[in-house]
Amino acid sequence: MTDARQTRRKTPEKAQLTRDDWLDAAAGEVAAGGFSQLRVLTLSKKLGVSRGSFYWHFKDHEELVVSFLDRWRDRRLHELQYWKPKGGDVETELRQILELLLTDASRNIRRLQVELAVRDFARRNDYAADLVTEVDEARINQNCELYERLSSDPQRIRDLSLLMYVATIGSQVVLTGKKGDAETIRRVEDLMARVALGQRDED
Amino acid sequence: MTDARQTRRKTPEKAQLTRDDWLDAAAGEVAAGGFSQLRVLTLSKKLGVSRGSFYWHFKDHEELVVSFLDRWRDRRLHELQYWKPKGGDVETELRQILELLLTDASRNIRRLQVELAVRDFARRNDYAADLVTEVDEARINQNCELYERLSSDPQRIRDLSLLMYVATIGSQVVLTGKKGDAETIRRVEDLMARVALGQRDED
DNA sequence: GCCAAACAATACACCAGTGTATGGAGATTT
DNA sequence: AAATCTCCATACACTGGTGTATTGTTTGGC
Repeated sequence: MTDARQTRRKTPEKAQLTRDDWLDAAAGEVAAGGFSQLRVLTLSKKLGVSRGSFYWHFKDHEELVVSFLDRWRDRRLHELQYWKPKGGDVETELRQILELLLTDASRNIRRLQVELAVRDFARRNDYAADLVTEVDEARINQNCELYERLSSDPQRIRDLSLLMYVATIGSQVVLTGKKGDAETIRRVEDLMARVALGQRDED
Repeated sequence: MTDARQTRRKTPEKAQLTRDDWLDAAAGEVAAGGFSQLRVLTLSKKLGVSRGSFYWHFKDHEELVVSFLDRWRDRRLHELQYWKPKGGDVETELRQILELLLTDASRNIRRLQVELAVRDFARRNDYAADLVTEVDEARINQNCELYERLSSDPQRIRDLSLLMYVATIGSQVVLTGKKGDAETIRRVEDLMARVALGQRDED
């Protein structure tokens, strides 16, 4: 009963589509062309069904966008739990988290593209803007927990966390999808770690 | 003869439009809604003229986009000359340039919005991507001239310049148009200066 | 096996936007 | 003053997209 839908979907001959299938497909469109290219028509074509299906799952185009944004927010907020500092060595942990945010993220091209598309959309859509702000603040706050162990000044902790955050976002914006970005990103990552740790440059 | 056009344009009763007038109007649309909202129709309406005028000045929609991008690239490259280090005190000059890139830039909302729109468009348009890369590299190289006075290691100079650059872009992406960003930007600016100067935090 | 619900196809009206062809008014040249 | 050039208006054909109404088709519950 509960898994009747799943059973149906697993039948290879004719897969029934769910709301999430549409959202997954939407992610592809958003990643490739941004929200302006998120069309019901093209989405239906790629899923090999007619628009009639879409309008059963969603009221209209706007509901698709809102659902997509909500799911994005929920996932970004939820995943923060896996990045929680585990209380080990500060430098090790810092470098781990930076690797996660930069080198690791640069391999998840599609995920990055979606995030950048959401950020861009947020500039002209208040609802999206609120979600982005929420996610930004959650991430910055979480990183504060780590930087608390590097400084005792609350102001400096927040500033450092903010600086590190804008640097990661900036790296993604500037370096994503560019040629030879792998090594460059690694160097930026290392430099950021040294900055956060307050290590003087040795030249 | 040469200024006949200008004479006509200055007549208040009926202003003749030039190619640059269309590009200026396009900048408004791009800033507000990105390249996907750059329509010939809406542009004509805002200029109080019919589409027939547009298709006299431009071959088609694509030519408008390309011209817009070209003009953007030219201006960004040209303005670098005003940011040239003048050879004064390093810290003073560093702080001046950071103020220009962050605090000062945050007041030019429209200019920032256009730049972010171009960056976003570049993710799905190869021509735009090339121009953005060109501008990025020119800016980073120019800043290297400044950081050369802070370090002798060429690798570190480039890394530092890159880090500073992605941090400024990230600040613009994350903080542009947000509430209470003025003070936040100022703090990030100060922190960046201290990082570049290699000043240890005093806590 | 039958029925109702879940899901999808088809056909329609409608709108926004592009591009083109053609015409027309005003200034410039000659 | 006639011809020409510059700039814009008007009208048309066409495309791609949304949303809706109606009609199938499958599926699970009974």
